Amino acid sequence: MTKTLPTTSRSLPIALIRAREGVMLPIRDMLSETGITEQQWRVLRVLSEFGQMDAKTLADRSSLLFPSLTRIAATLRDKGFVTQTRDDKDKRRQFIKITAAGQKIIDDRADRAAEIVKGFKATLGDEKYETLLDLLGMLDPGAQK
Amino acid sequence: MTKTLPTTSRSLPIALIRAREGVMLPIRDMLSETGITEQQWRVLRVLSEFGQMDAKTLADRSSLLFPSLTRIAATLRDKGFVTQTRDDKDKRRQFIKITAAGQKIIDDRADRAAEIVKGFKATLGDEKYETLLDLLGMLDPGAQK
DNA sequence: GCCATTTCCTTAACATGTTAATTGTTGCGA
DNA sequence: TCGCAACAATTAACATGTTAAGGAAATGGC
Repeated sequence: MTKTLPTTSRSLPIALIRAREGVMLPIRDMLSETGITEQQWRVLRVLSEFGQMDAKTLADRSSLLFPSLTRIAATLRDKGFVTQTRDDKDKRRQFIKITAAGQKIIDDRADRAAEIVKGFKATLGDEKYETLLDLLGMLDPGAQK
Repeated sequence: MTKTLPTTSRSLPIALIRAREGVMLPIRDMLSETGITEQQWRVLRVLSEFGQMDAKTLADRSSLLFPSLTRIAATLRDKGFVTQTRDDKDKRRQFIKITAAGQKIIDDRADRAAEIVKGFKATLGDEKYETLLDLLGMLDPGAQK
């Protein structure tokens, strides 16, 4: 017998896109005044949380493909939010570090960002919110299930 | 007191990205041989499910922004997978319809696509799979919560 | 009928996603 | 040490995401 595709309304890829759309709306709204994008924000967040690291690690932790990171790092460098330095031991490698100006971008908006997160927790309820994160984690190819 | 941002590993936007990455991996793999992209596949899926419709409705149902749809429709038309016709009653409007060649793209891969879906249900378990879709639906800005 | 507004669609400009090719370095085994 | 595979990063090419502006057609109030 022939297998049937799920209706698009119950399609996992589409549901993921739409949910992401909903989640990003207030975040993009918050970022609009800064002139930085959602991905640039993510890179700064990771650098702020973990400190200086090489580009490959940064790409992984930011969930960005390497070519994207190359461009984003260049943009952030031009804006003065990160610095790039070559590793003397291994000249292929590059270290990226957040600057004070970059850190300020994060700090000035940490409260508002936390409020946005709080809003989503309120929408779903704390328990469902955690359940959702767990279920999403199971689909993450990087997190050995 | 100062609010704290969640660690990036428990960030909802990042979790959504990574989950989507995991879900799309086998799908992109399936589509690689067709020369059509994931979004083009989505448009064909919607047209196949609902039949001919105007561009605005198609964009909504495909979860695509209008400018993206304009380009994608042009690409699919050039490939012979859809036809575009103006509405005589309202010359602003445009109807888009899947062709036999376009339908064949879907039909030839429906089984494999269904297998992929089955794989994710198996990963999560049927119950958690449905729970996930419900939770994602709650974040969908288009679905009045 | 006239005009401002709205609606549907297109185009533009820039950033990112995605895959592949390329460059410069390192490390390793013959 | 030579040669080559592996690695880090960049660049290129094309498609999409996102916002804004623009054009053409319909609509509604007057």
